[in-house]
Amino acid sequence: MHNKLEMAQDKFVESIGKLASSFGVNQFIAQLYAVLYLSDKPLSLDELVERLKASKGNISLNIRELENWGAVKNVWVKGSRKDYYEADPDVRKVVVNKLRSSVQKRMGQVSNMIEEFKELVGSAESEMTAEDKKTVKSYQEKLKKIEDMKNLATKAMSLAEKLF
Amino acid sequence: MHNKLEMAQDKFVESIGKLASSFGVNQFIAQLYAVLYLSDKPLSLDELVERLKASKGNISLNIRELENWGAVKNVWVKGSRKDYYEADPDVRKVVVNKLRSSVQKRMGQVSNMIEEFKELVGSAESEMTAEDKKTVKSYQEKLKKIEDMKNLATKAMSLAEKLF
DNA sequence: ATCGTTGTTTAAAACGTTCTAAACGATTAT
DNA sequence: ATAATCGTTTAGAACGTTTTAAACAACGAT
Repeated sequence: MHNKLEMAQDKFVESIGKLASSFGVNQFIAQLYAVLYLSDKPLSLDELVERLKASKGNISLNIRELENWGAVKNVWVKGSRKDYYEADPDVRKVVVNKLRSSVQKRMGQVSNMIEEFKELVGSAESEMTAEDKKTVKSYQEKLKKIEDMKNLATKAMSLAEKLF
Repeated sequence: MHNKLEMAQDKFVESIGKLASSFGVNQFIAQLYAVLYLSDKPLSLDELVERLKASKGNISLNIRELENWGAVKNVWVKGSRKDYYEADPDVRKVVVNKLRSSVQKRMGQVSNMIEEFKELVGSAESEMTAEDKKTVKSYQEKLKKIEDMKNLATKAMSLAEKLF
């Protein structure tokens, strides 16, 4: 391959990695996807080892993660008994899917936290001083705001899905 | 303070930390904000050391980061020469601000990458084989998609700001 | 002037995460 | 059957990030 093309590709892969990383997504996984995305043909594990200069184990592990995300699939190449991998060409879909599942998961955790919080302060109400009760009131108001935000985030997410 | 209230508070703080962390935001900074957010009065560095069981230096460093984000401000407490800190009570604003600046920064980096990419493949065009030229064409199409996504993300961000 | 209080800086330690190398198991070719 | 080819697993190494402890600087009180 032409040298400058390879440089351009590397820039792309590097940049996608950094972008993902800054949003809490594993840098290497993103790079792996980027390489497959740019490639005009499916790549084998060996080829990925070569292009990314990473260990077989590392690639194997993270390719499976990408498969779980639905971002990459295993394709059959006639005449070879190697596994070949192909990126889903619809980047938007991949990103939105990941974003949605991530947001859903986190919002679920926020819900749990809110429940636990309510239980804890509720169960203690009887043994409280007046001062404590004031604190509880203030906590509840603040928690309500968080809950509102959670609902808004969920709504925004489904809006985004239609928009994208 | 009542024991169960403290437990509830800790649950909250822990949860906010995890939430932030999973979106690439420093866990401790988020926890720091959470403690200040729940508090009905400004807290001093010493009090934060006590509540979070962390070192003075750590708190000092990360409080300044929160100040930079505009999420926390230094307030004067009559009769004390300590610094006291107060969380901006508008969580939405804080979150959206952070999100916006983060997205802006990253989208800027994507723009830079796209420019570099274009330059590299452009400058090499003359010395290319037919095969290379085909590759370039495919790269350019894929890059175009990324660019579209970048623009959409930027637009979505400003939409979100109005929505929130 | 000296001491005590307060916040900041920094070098090194601690920590969690990611990566690798090597062993392994499974499968196919000879 | 044996050897070669592949992908997976895993224990430990490597790495970057975060945290700490201690020294420090700034400031006010005595």
